[in-house]
Amino acid sequence: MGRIPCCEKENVKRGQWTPEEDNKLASYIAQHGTRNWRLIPKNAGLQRCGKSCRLRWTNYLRPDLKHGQFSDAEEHIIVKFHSVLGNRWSLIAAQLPGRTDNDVKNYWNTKLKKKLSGMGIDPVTHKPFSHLMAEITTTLNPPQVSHLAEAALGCFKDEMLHLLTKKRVDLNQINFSSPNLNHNNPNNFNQTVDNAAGKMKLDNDGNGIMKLWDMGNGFSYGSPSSSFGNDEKNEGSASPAVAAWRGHGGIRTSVAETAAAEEEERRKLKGEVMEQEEIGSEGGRGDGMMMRRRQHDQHQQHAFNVDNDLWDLQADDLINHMV
DNA sequence: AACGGGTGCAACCGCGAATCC
DNA sequence: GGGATTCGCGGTTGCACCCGT
Repeated sequence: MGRIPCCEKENVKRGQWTPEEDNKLASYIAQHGTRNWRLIPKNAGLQRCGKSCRLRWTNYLRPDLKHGQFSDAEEHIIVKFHSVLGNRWSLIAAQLPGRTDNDVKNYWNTKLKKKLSGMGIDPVTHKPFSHLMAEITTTLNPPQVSHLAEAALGCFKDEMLHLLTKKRVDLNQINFSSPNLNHNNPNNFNQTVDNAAGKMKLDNDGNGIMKLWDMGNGFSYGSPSSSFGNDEKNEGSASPAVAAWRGHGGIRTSVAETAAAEEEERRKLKGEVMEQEEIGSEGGRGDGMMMRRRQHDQHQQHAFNVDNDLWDLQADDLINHMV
């Protein structure tokens, strides 16, 4: 026996909502609240299923929602939290007042993923592609290494060329301050990738692992001139978290901190979020789920946050303590 | 002007888990 | 205790719009 559908498919309208439907739903919820989503469409005179109503309300009609462009600071928060939490969109959205998980997810999938790729950062692991290449060389044996690394680097190079030719990446916004890694000139970029490939080969010979962030090139997501860290134009509309973030100096402009300090910070951030989950679930229906989530995450967390601490958001910045 | 491909967003789907009865 | 119901989440899809040719 299959799962019971959330509603009868017949006599249920689907697709775009009309302004009339929006009005009906909004006015009904304003009067009666959101107690039983299954009954809401019936009582509100809507030919929609309850689930559709709930989505419409939570993702679009809720009065506290913010519509429009994400600010640079919001971008920063999304990337930072994604590096720690992965695709936990609801948790990430909880840190951004007025944004829904759907908003954040869409923004990530359509903009931020490409932006990170364009900066040479793997959006899944939040590590520079070069670092991933280095990991390949240390975990595989020749001749697998050279073939795989070349193939992967080729993909990266192709992607970059594609991005550059499509002009989807503004290289002027990316600050690679090392004279050896000047990407501000697109003509240099192939050379840079080739240089990286050359370094990979050196690494393969046992001369140490290249990391973009400890080559002394000042690489970081958040350098002042990068598109992520520069939020001056959003000064007026900063959320409390953003204000707090600004208050303690914002994003790191170099990567001078030791690996141990970074690890400690990352643990703090992750721990704080987990703590919020526990607080939020106290006495509620979500505690068992969160426990399981955590167990699941403990198995998966290394996929997101080993050596990826390029952002600097303090635990105090967490603004939603009831996730 | 017409067409085709790319992009972004709203909405849908399926699942797991909590709660209800 | 267990089946039915409800809710919330993350992944995916559909479609309107934009832009280049």
